[in-house]
Amino acid sequence: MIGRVEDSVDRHLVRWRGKAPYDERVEGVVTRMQFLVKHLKQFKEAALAQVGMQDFEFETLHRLVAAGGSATPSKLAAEMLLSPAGMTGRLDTLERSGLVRRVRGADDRRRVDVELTPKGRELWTEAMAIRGRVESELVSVLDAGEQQTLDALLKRLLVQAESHR
Amino acid sequence: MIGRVEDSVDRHLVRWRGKAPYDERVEGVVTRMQFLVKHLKQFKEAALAQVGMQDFEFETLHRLVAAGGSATPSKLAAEMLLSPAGMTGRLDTLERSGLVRRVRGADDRRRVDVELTPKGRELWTEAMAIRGRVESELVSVLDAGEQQTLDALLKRLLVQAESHR
DNA sequence: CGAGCATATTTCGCCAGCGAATGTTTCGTC
DNA sequence: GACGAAACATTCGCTGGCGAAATATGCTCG
Repeated sequence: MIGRVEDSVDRHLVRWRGKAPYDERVEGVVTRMQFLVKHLKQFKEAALAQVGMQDFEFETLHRLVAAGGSATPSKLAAEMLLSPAGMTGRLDTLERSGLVRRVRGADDRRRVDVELTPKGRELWTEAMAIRGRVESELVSVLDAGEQQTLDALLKRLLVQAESHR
Repeated sequence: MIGRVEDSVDRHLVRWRGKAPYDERVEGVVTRMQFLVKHLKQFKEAALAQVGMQDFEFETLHRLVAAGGSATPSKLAAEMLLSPAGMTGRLDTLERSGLVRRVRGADDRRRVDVELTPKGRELWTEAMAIRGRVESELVSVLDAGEQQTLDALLKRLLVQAESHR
């Protein structure tokens, strides 16, 4: 390893040296991403509890705001890599909390439009600051140039992943 | 953006330009990691279905092999960022499938030793090749140097995340 | 030596998400 | 213009994971 500092994945990898036909670099990259995502999820959940919201609720509101305040469930589901059934569940809880409203499409009555309520937008704004703080705290250990490098590399992987479907 | 190729996160980000007080780079990094992990999970689940195994079963066996063939549930849970209760559930299904065996610790009878069965080791070996192939296919769009750069950056983030606890 | 405190695991009730099946509405085609 | 196929959302049954409480064992100290 390069530096003297170790993370849990280093400790995991050294146990494997020579034990299996096995690309250490690939394992490292994959495992670290998995752990980072899991840690982020836990940090954000703890932070968002301050405003009585759950991570998945915020993410859904967030996508909805990005879409201009309204979108169809299937579109949201696809964007968030979620099954349609899962999205129905999310929307149920959001609607029950009054953060979101469902409206049958006037033109095509198979569709449903999901709209952000004023209360939903308000809570999203609050949560926005919280989430930004948590994510920044993590990513800011890298300087601007390093962040850009990291982002570019991740993007190339994601392009590959998304082309595979 | 640097290249002309776009991924879904690019498309997401451009909608946000100027709309919120919001670090685009941080959002990019975080969202791409989340999506990559989710994609990986889906790819691996599809691939592992060939040997009738689920992703979480493989990961558990994997950690168990790394630990030398046996470990305690709480140790495994901690290593995998899982709650003790969750680990009990995993071990239940693994034991039911005969891939793993639980043995009460002889010295300290509060403890349980989880041991890999021969069948478990055999199936792990099979799955190993499959998983390696899927992960490599993704990560190999980067050359060796790029992989190393990526790994080093991820590691610095993970060190930060793990120190936060 | 026994009462309480600590440790390790499991049980219990709950929740989010998935795949498959269902009910509607719309479209394409003959 | 009617009928089969496709598009959308939802319901249903199931599963993995979580937090809190329960259980069982070990340790410590008066």
